[in-house]
Amino acid sequence: MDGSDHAAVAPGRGQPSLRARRRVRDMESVQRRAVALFTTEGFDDVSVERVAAAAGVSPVSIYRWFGSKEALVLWDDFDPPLLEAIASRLHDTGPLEAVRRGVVDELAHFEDRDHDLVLARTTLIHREPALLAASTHGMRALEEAIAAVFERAGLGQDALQRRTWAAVAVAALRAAVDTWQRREGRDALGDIVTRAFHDLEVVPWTT
Amino acid sequence: MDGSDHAAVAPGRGQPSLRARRRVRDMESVQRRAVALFTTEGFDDVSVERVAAAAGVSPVSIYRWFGSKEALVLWDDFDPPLLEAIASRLHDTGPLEAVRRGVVDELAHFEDRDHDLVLARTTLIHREPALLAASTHGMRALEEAIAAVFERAGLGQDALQRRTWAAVAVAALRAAVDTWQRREGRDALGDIVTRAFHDLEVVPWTT
DNA sequence: TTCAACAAGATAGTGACTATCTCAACGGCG
DNA sequence: CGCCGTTGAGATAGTCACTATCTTGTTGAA
Repeated sequence: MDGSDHAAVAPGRGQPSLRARRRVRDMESVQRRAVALFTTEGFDDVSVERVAAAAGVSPVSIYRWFGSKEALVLWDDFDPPLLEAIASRLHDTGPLEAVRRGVVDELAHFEDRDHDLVLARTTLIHREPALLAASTHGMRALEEAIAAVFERAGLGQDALQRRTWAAVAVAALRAAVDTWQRREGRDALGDIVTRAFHDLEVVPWTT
Repeated sequence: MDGSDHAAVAPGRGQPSLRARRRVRDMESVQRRAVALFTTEGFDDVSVERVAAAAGVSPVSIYRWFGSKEALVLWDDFDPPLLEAIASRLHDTGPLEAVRRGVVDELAHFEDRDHDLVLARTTLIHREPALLAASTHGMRALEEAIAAVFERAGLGQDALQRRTWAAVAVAALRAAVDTWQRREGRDALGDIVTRAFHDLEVVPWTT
């Protein structure tokens, strides 16, 4: 649900270079090892050095690639496609509905690609305070990116209004993910997101 | 805008003990020194050891009192009175309006008590990534506390709805504080909060 | 005055993260 | 096919946030 940007994704243009592709594969492999270790032994009780040894890379490489211990779990490629999906829907729907549909669709793709890893990472993030804190920070970045998408689409009267809309959308997304996590995935995440966005519309404003 | 709980506030009952009162005074003094140092030299370039030396306490005491380097800046007593203010308004207003009024009132008290320090802390938080991350985490805690207040008041159909409401309210608050900070306090914070909450009501849902 | 907490200081760690250097691999050139 | 410049990985050593443990001094009650 987060996504440290970093480069490593689009070096040239049309296609990522061979080197970049291999590095992404390596990073995914390291992430799998890390998530497995953190899940069984706890985030604080497994040092980066141990992850590096288990994954067969040097600790320095982990920091070069991920930037932090938390990013070992948080790193993914969710935000960029989500932002594109939102932007492409802003022409024929309202901003909040565009976010909702974009989230639901991208979430489906994302879960399809590697369902178990997504679940393991999400569970871990909600179990470990350090990861929760870092992921919350990632949500703020997503919020700003969404506000920027709104601005590029010419929506909203001023920065405050765009920020508020974006913040509300991300808040609904986060409430949905939290609830999904607490129920241990009994319901489909997409459905919960839709319900959360629906709850936004029936907020009782009555003074 | 955050507030690591810790004890140190209510040891007995009716009145905080003499020891506790003095410790709060000491903490405020240390916080002032820390904020001043971080503001002039940067958060990352001032070690806790230097703060401790400047404040005339041991580094270990700082960790015992505040728990982390970030909490040196984030620590305050904003959340508990805010939660009480919200709870007391839930009987005669809707949940979101209760939060808005509670925030506006408590913010006024808070700024009154020590306006310069509040401004310095807020500026610092928005300038330093590490502090922004930590404060965002504090917002999540506030969100959960507000959802709990809603629940105690018997509001909402389920946990998701209460969480969504709380998340929306905190999102508006955060968008307002961010905007206030970016304008360097040219407008009154309370007014911006009111505008942000108003923006919530006119979100364009149109599919 | 004495004793039982409890809080603060001192000391010695652990581990996340960084700066710097060195070395190996790759890709374009003749 | 071999040469070289660029890039990226490993090794080393250091800084600093944070913690566990022990000791000491201060407070508040008997």
